Order: sequence, then C-alpha cells, then structure tokens
Amino acid sequence: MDNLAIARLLREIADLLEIKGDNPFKIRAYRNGGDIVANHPHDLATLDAVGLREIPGIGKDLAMRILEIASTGDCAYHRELIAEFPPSVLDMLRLQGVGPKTVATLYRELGVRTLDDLEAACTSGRVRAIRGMGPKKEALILKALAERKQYAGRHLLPDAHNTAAAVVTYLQAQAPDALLTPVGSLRRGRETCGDIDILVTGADASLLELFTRYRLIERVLGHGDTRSSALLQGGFQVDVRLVPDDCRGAALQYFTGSKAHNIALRDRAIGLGLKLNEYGVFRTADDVRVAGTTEDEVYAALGLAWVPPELRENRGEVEAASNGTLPTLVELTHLRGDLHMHTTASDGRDTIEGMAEAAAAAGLEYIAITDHSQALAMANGLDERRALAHAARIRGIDGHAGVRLLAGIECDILPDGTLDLNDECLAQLDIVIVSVHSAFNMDKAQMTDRLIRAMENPHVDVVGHPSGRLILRREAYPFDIDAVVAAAGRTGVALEINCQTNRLDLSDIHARVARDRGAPLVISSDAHSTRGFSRLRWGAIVARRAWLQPKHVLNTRPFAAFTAGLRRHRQPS
DNA sequence: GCCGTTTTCGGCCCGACTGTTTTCAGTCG
Repeated sequence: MDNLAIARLLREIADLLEIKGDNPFKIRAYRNGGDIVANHPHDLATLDAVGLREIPGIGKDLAMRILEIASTGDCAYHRELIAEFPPSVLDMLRLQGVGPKTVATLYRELGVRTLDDLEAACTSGRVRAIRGMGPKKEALILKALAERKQYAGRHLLPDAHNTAAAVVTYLQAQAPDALLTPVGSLRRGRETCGDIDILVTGADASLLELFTRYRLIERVLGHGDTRSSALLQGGFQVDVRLVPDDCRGAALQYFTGSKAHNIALRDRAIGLGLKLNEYGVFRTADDVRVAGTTEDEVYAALGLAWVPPELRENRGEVEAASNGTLPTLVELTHLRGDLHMHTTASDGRDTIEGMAEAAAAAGLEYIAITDHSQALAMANGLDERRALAHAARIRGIDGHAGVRLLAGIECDILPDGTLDLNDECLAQLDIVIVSVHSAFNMDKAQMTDRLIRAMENPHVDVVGHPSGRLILRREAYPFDIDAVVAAAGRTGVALEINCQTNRLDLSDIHARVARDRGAPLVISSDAHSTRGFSRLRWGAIVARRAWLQPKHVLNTRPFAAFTAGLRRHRQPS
C-alpha cells in the first residue's frame, strides 16, 4: 500500500465518523492523519510504530491503523464503520451544499444510499418532507447532482491563474482604485486549484454586484455585501471577497491559507494570549486589535517573519519563521539558463535560431537544445548520426542573439535502463537528459532499477520529468524517490523540475526530498516552441514550494559555473 | 484521536451565509 492508498482509508474513516456524528476532534485527527500521510515524502509502509509516532499528528491509534493498512491493505475499524453506513453515501458528501448531517438524515430517514437514490428522493418530494429541509434544499441538491460531473475536479495552476487574471482585469476596470489580489491555493502556487478566491479592498459592495455581471459567469452561487461567488464557464468557481482597507493584511493572510498553516498560526496566537481571524490579531484579554493592516504586521504580531505564500503548508515554515531560518527562495529572475527544449529537428515548432532569440528575450544567458532520441519515432526522434549533425549545427551558431548554446539530447531510457543512443554519441554532446517515455506499467522495483541504471551511465547529466506524471490525467509511475534521490547525490546527475504545466515534475514534495538530500536540481521549460519559455515561472513556483534557494538550482549559475557543475565535468569523488 | 515551559486531563480555529426557522443548525471556506 502506498501513502495515497493509506491516506484514502484514513480520510474515509474521518468522513464516516462525521456522518456518524462522532467527536469532531477525533474526526479532525483522522482527517489530519490522512493529509499527513498523503503529503509525506517517504513510503510510510516502511516505518514501524516507533517511526510513525515520531511524525507529529500521528499518535498511538493512528500509527496502529497505518501499520494495519500498510500490511493488510485494510482496516478493521474502517470495516466496522462501513457496516453502519454503506461507502456509497460518501459520494453524497462531495455534493456542494450537502454535509455530514444531511447525509446521515437522508440515510436514516429515507434510506438514501446512493446518488441515484438521492435524486429519486428529491424528485419525488420526499426530501422536503423531512424536518429541517424544504423545497430550496431539495432544489439545491438536484442542482448539485446535475452539475457534479460538469464541474467536478480541480484545475491546473496556470489555468486558474489565467482565469483569475481575467476576472481581476474586469474588476479593475470597474474600480480603478481597488486593490485586487488572488489568494487561496493560487497564491500559494499549488499545482492544482479547486476554486479561485479574489480579495478586494478599496472598493464598496457595488463591485460585488458588478462581479455577478461578469460576462463569463454561468451561474451566480451567492451574493452578499462581503462576498459574491459564481461558477464561470469552463467550470471554475470564483469567490470575490470584499474587506475593509484596514483588514487587508489579516484577510490576505487568512484567505491565502493553507488551512493547516492557519491553524498553526491560531494555535500560536492562543499561546501568546492573542486571537487571529480575518479581521486582525486581537488581544484575548480586552479584544483590542494589535495588527491586521498588512500581512507583515500580522506575522510580526505573532513573533514571526513574513512567510512567502508558497511555504504556507505547515511543513516547518512556522518554526523557521519563528527562529529566523526561513530560506531566501529562488525566483524566476535567478534562472540564467534553460536546459530542456525541442526544435523542428524533432517535435518542436521553431528553429534553433528562433529558440535562441526567444531565450534572449526571456532574459536567459544560455540554453541547451535537447531534441528527442530515435525511440520517440512519433516525435521524429534523432538517431546517432542525426544527433551529431544537429549538435554540429547548434555549435555553429553558438552565441546567436547573444545566447550561449549547448548541444544536447533528451535521450529515452529504454525499459531495461539502457539508453536509446550509444555511449560514443552521448559522449560527444554537451549535455544529456534522460527520460522515460514508454513502458510505464512496470512495478516499483523495476522502474527504480531502470531509472538508476540510466543515471549510472557516465554520460548522463539530468533526469527529465522524473516521475512521469500528468497532473489530473495520469499518476506517476511507481518508483522509489529515496533511492533515485540517493543515486542523484551519488552520481551527480541532476533531477529536473519540468515546467510543462501538466507535468510540474518533480513535484514540490519530491523536489524538497532532493534538496534535503543534497541532490542537484535544475528547472527546465521543456519548451516545444518559442512561447514555451514563459512556463519557467511555474517551475520556479514549484521550486519555491520545495524550499529551494538559488544555490540548489544549477541553472541559476552563470554559464561557466553551470557547465563546470554538470556531471560530465565533475571530478569523480 | 492528539498533545503537553501551566497540563497525562482537558483542551482542540473561526466567521459568513443560507434555509428553515421564530432562535438556530448546517455548510462552506
């Protein structure tokens, strides 16, 4: 059982306990446990009870459950709860406007077990007959059922960013003096966003009214003096929140989250005799406000340095902010080179010259041209002869547009871990990226061996998109991140943070493991056209979420220092 | 269920909105 499978069961236990009406703090403990397991970078199935209990939030009982799930794939406690409520009722919990109390009532009073049951109960008018429910509740449920499929799921960070930017542009035009800031998971830079929150100050409630007339709105979900929310075409839910100017800092902090970060802050506030909410920091004793106008001030009132939004996941940032050890995070502008891109030689749309010119416009000093190797026939991959000829052309225009060019390749890692081009060819290139593009259905041990064997080839410099995931489309192939990171540290092969918007691979969590173990990292666009360089910003955000500083990222170095740091130019240790 | 420079017991984050209601419960973020 992997972490996500364990997390799923713990979260289901939490949901079932909630429907059952159990102790809310017990529910929170299980839900929290699920989050901890899901976000944990290491395979928890390998830990014993002592190791598990060292993780904050995992106590005696949760450690026992995790052990049981890891070894048997199931859990007696979970089975007990399922006996009381069929697992199909959990689907109802996911409906907008339907919570645990409603689910419990519907199940107990009407015997509703499934979404289909629920629809039938609503259309036949049985729901409105229940005390505490009425025609509006019935209609709400029907609407939620109808839209469940269409609006289900999350969205890629860049999509959320673009949607938010369009809404902000619209609102700004209505209220030129207003200060509009996307908050929530978008501000934190999470790889996917469920909905979009936009914080407004310096405007009055009429702006919320104007928002409800935004042209891309499919349906207004709610409208008040402090908040309006709507579903946009394309399935985004957008919440616009209006707060008084002097609460801006507190509201920014509050609505940026994450929930776990905020809970940790409120915990800390309580310890200091303070109360933290979206209006400010207040002394508990006399309710006098001591901070809230700026975010800086809010953190300062809690004895903390301002925490970059990307770090606000309760992964150690509160402690670091408290003792002055927050890292100075890498920024997009620190990137001097881009090491992964394609041209018309394989499946790119632009020429070497075009890519160099676009790189110069993007402020880059050097780039590596890394077209595909022959195994990707679909992408017109290069064999040894073409690869070397291509390299000669690249070197022939080194310095074009003032950009230093490296002649490279993105070479396929074959299923047995050997490479798609021979060593003699690879040795003559300036940089070699190796990637998995086929045979994803291997087991964890095989895939780990495959990756490590490729990394042990002395001509390899970088592993491209190491996990192979496609966000919201395909899970990563199974592999042992710890072993791969260790191999990277041992061989000097860098691990890539690929900036394709649905890859972002390594993920923030894996990149942090790499950082903590001293494995070299690079941030690369994997551009397939001149527009692709703009994607570097997303990789920078992933890197920041992984606590990376410029020194952790090879391509923040000037050209000479960068090439000297490549594996092929390192002295064997 | 978790946790501990007050504590091994008694706490545990908080406010807005909605709908069904005459004072509040449920849901959401």
